[in-house]
Amino acid sequence: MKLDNTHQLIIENISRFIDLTELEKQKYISLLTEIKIDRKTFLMQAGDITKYEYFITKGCLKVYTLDENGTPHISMFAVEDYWTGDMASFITKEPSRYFIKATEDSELLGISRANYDLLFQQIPKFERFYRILYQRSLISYIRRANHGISLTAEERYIRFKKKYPKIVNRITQKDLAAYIGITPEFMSKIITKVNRR
Amino acid sequence: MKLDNTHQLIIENISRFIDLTELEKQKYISLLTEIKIDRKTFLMQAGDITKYEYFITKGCLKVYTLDENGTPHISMFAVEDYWTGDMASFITKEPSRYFIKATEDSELLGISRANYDLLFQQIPKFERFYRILYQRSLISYIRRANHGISLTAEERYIRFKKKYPKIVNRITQKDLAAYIGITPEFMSKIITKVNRR
DNA sequence: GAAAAAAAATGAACTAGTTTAAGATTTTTA
DNA sequence: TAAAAATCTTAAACTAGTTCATTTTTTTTC
Repeated sequence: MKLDNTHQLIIENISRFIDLTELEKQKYISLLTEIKIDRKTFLMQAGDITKYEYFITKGCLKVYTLDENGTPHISMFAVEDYWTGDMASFITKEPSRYFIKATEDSELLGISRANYDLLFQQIPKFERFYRILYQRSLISYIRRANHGISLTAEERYIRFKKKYPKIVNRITQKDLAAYIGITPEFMSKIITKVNRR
Repeated sequence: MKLDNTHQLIIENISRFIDLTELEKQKYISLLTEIKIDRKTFLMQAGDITKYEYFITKGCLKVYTLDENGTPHISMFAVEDYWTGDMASFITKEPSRYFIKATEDSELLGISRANYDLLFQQIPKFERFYRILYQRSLISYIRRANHGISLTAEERYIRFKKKYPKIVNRITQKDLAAYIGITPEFMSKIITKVNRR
């Protein structure tokens, strides 16, 4: 049986780390939920108990918290071929502190908590997939945590641009500022300064 | 067969997430290397290719990088019952950018890369253990990354003290500053200010 | 247990990043 | 396609955190 493009992408993503039989692929796909979401609408909001972990097949979303002043702090931008969600809430089933909002019309595949647990029972190989996926995410978050406390805002901007050249062009400067951890005004100054060179 | 205290601790740590038979415990323990290290000595240095992932059974270590000015930035403090190492170098087999130094005489159990790979072949259940371990680490690093860019140094200090009350008393103010991401001078000011209240 | 070394405290001058405010430009919506 | 809304730019005054220099206190070493 031939896979459609949407499922093709997620299967390729998984096949980078583990090998699946045709049967396992079908079984896995049957556990997924297809989700379409318009630009500027929420996939989830703070206070929700996270129902899904998501894989993005099309579009772009931002994952963020609001602090006590109402200032947003963006944790990640998720585009095609990325996984996202709020793992803490997904695992503990406690209310999330995160918002996830589409910055473009987007299409996602979601796996519910019940199906996630089922997946490990039915295809234990997925423990390995997630072990490797989380391991790699961990490496990049450890780096991000270190950069946040050791680099200047300008250095963080330059690295972001180098690491995610395609994402820079898809997001507003304001959102970039909320990711870098500075005000939009200072972001504007940095960009002017860096591009002047 | 009765386990000694050292192995007892690591088996209890693992048993929080997966169940092991006596045979599996013995098998696992046979893959570990016991390491003792004196205060102020290095477990590894930048440029090394990381040989092991470590579990601490006694003592305290700091994991840090040095920036181009020679300023240290501490990524984590590892004490009893913690796992540490440089995952990026361990996985990619590329030279590490981290130093790991004991701040107290310490005892560790190390698993080599070869044995780590062997472990998954011989006891596939360990994929699940590491999946859960990494998942939990990921949750706390995502939080740390967000705090680094959204909280003031004083707020980060207060949270560290609340989250790790035992560790605060085992480390120098200078090392705490390198973890929080500020100068020792400013750390001193914050502590004076917070304790005055 | 004295001397040396490291850590901590304090203060003054500085800089990276914030705040507030107002105008210019771009994007969205009807 | 015009009006409204959002984003971006610029600038002046401000604050969190740095730097550098000196002294005091604590820890380490012999």
